[in-house]
Amino acid sequence: MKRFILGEGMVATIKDVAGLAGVSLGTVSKVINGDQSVSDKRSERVKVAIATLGYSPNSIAQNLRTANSKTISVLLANITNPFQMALAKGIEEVAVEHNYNLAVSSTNERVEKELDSLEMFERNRSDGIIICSTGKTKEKICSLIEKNIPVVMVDRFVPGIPCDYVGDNFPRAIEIALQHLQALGHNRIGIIHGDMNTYHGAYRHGLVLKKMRKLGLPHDTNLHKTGPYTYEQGGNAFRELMAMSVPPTAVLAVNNVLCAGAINAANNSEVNIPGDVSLVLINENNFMWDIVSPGITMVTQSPLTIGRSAANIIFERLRGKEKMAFTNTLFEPTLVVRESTRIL
Amino acid sequence: MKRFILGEGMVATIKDVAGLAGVSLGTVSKVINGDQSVSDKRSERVKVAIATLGYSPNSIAQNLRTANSKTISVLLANITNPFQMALAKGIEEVAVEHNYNLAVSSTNERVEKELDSLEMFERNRSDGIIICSTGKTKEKICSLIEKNIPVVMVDRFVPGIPCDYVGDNFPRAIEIALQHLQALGHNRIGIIHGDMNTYHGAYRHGLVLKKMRKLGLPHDTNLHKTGPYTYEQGGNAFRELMAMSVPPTAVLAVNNVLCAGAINAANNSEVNIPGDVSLVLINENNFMWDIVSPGITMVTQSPLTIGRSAANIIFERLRGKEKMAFTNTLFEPTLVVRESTRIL
DNA sequence: TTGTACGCGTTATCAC
DNA sequence: GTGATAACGCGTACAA
Repeated sequence: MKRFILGEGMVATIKDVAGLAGVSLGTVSKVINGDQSVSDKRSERVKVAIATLGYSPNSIAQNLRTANSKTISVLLANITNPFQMALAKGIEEVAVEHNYNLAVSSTNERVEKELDSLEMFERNRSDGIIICSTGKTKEKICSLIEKNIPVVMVDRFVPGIPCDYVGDNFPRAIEIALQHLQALGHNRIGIIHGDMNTYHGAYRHGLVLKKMRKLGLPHDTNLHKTGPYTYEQGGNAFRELMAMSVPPTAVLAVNNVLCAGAINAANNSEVNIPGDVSLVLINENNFMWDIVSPGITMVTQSPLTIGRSAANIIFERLRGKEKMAFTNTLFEPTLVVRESTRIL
Repeated sequence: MKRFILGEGMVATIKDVAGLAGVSLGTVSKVINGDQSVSDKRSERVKVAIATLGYSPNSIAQNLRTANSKTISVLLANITNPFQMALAKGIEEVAVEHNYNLAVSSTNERVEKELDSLEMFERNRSDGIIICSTGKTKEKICSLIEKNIPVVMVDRFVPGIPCDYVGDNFPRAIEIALQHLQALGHNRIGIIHGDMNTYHGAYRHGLVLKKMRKLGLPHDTNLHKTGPYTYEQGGNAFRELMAMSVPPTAVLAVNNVLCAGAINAANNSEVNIPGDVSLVLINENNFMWDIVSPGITMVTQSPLTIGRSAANIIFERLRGKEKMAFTNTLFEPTLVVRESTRIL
């Protein structure tokens, strides 16, 4: 059925422009894709037809034909967290450079949600996948990798997955934080950990214990508070710590939201930071931390850079089919001293 | 070419599972889509084949066939802004409910970028598009609408576009903020506006002027500072205001980033909030504002709710083909008084 | 209940 | 330089 006039709500196809321009289908395809082997005259006719029809190439058909989706998908823990947003931002920047689409999902730390999203990404034939994982979908991730989908894990390291990883040097960040406190004379350090139900929560928990041992810091189980990555939990943990018969003289928070909760708890109590207790945070140093009071000493992370780096790796793998060895990129943390930590 | 064994890196198609299961292509398709008219025996065989092959339906092909993409696309101004991310979060929540994908792009207030993204969305055959626009791509947006793509504009109102809109009652928010200050005795109110190069920046600027007139507040052009939506600009504007021979006694910031810049400028100067000047912010009241000091009085916005609502509208339009009238959903702002405003 | 065949909108390989 | 034509992977009438 030839149609030179489009019906209501009909969307033009390549056939329509071919018909209108009076050329063949292949010719239209060529001018769309900038193939030089089309005479100027015909090329012009095609362009006019495209314009008058308001034709827009159907990526879906293109993708089916060319067997790629021109989209890279990213699975975050929680879009709403500034750290995670920065990750997404970095990824988006380079995706755009390559004229790629960006698909975003978030897990909210739920394994089923993560599985669903990963399966969605697979069905969509995402050209690349960037994952900030709960750490409990190893099988699924490995199966994606086996299908030759470039996967880059970010922020949270999960062992046993054969793929690229980009993140902060978190062990080093912990060390810097603890050393800073130790140098100020603090020995009794409370830790506001993350969620032990996530792999990386447990992993970082172990990391802290290790570093504390290494630095010769005394160990007291009660000084380690764990729980979900929520504002409320941050407050609860802080209150519990300060309610101890012998409270810590310093506290380390491993995450922005937890730390915010702790600060709020302090502000709403008699506890003064840093008068009664010092506080250190490991997180991205974005401008919001300039205006919280007291100014929080932090060991900085680099989510924006991580995002960019991860995306770049995806595109490298997409370009060069040659199997390069899996990379492990770690960005070095920096200590930013503000008012929340002081000498004991 | 029949192949019952997949080559390295090959990905199974519906044909492969049909071959392995010894059934026809159509049968496989049916079990995938949950069609009941398949005998249990064959259905089982197919499922086994799917499992052993690790088959995953190709959404691209499905989408081509069914003429929908199962993705809704969202165009934000800046992924990094918490307000905007809350929008995305709300949208994502309902997209997930419907088993839809979410594609995200950001303009960074650049018109060309917005056009590119919108064209990408069109080529992708996005089932629905949610836009927080610079306001300068009206033609493009209208052309999308003419092609029967459900479009919802969020946050920033742009007149003359026949589509649904969801946002805050910003005029009312301005009024609440100004009335609050006026009630405290403030007449000389400085305004830190947004970017006059964006449509909504100019729009809101006009809105403020109108409300000030309505409330009988004196008009002084020098009290209105405009510029890009950046932290630096917020600081600059604040400093300029406070450097006036007769500085304002109160300041209204129309955006979180600008406000943060202003607070930082104050903290780094002799100017005390609220001692020397009161400060009000119009924005989402997320937890970070609990811990900035001084506590900032704000008129709240509801980006999360806006996002959810916008997405729901998209799906309504997707379901019911019947042309319902375009909706205009406004969420009412609330005044949250903190320490940054005080009686003159 | 099951299988066949066609078409979705493209790209790519051919002959011409 | 140009135009048929066969795929790409799938859904779905239709026939069997």
